[in-house]
Amino acid sequence: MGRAPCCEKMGLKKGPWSDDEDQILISYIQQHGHPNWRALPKHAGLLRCGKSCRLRWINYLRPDIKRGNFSKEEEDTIIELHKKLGNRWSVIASKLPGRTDNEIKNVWHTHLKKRLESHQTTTKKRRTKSKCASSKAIPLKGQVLSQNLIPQEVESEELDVSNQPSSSESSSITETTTSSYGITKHEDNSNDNEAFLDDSFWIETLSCEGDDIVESSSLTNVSTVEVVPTSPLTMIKNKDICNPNLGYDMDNVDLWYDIFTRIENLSDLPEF
DNA sequence: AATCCGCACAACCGCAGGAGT
DNA sequence: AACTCCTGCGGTTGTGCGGAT
Repeated sequence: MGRAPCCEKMGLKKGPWSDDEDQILISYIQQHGHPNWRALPKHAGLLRCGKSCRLRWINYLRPDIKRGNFSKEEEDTIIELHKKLGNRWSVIASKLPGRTDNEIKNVWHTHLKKRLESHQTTTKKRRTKSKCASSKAIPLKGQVLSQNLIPQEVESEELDVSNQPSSSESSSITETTTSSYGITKHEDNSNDNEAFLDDSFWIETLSCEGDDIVESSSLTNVSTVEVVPTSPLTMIKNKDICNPNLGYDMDNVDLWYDIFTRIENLSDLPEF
């Protein structure tokens, strides 16, 4: 399919954004939203391509972006989710309100991956060191090692997609973040189904693994993660999502969820 | 004090897929 | 059905900064 040319036109600026550009972008989006990223820079008077504007907004300028270091809980959550989902950063990001896929990806590559790798090597050393103790040293499926580190060897096999429906709160979390990219735009959450899936097998897998404090705390982190309202936008969103009067028929949701998951299980097993 | 090196993070690039015509 | 447009995603790169030498 024809791909839209991006940044090919001469005169489009690349590289780091200046404060002025940020301000222009912010004020434009606050006034007009971003119905069309491609046309946005032109209308806003920015010498950037739409893609660049979108990235800048989503990864940096959004009002509900949570800046700063990742907490221990967030890191654990990322590790756990990565173990189950692989490099699906956007899905992982949807579980961490205020965090972007780019940010999570960076954190993974700079911190967490190394943490896991270093742990793996130490584990392997231990395993080869004592043959007698090896059967005990090798972590069982789902068993959690010290220092909150999870062996990557069990990553793909453990992915259990034959899950049961999850609670409705999971989807709320997802929507909270995925739909938060726009100010005026209220997009349908096209990931709803996926979000259900992800949450459900997240919850189920963890509940199976839950004989460890760290694991269960990770579970708690995810399922009870609260969106800190950092902006009016976030507050509005939370209000919408959490409002019990919104009229969601949860039985119906579960029904449809069940149907979708069954279909998914039949035809679309994830590949890792 | 100067230089080097590694790390962290922002930004870019190319691809896939959905929506519209 | 075929095509274009647009968005979103994941991988990769570039750059600035801080610590080590």
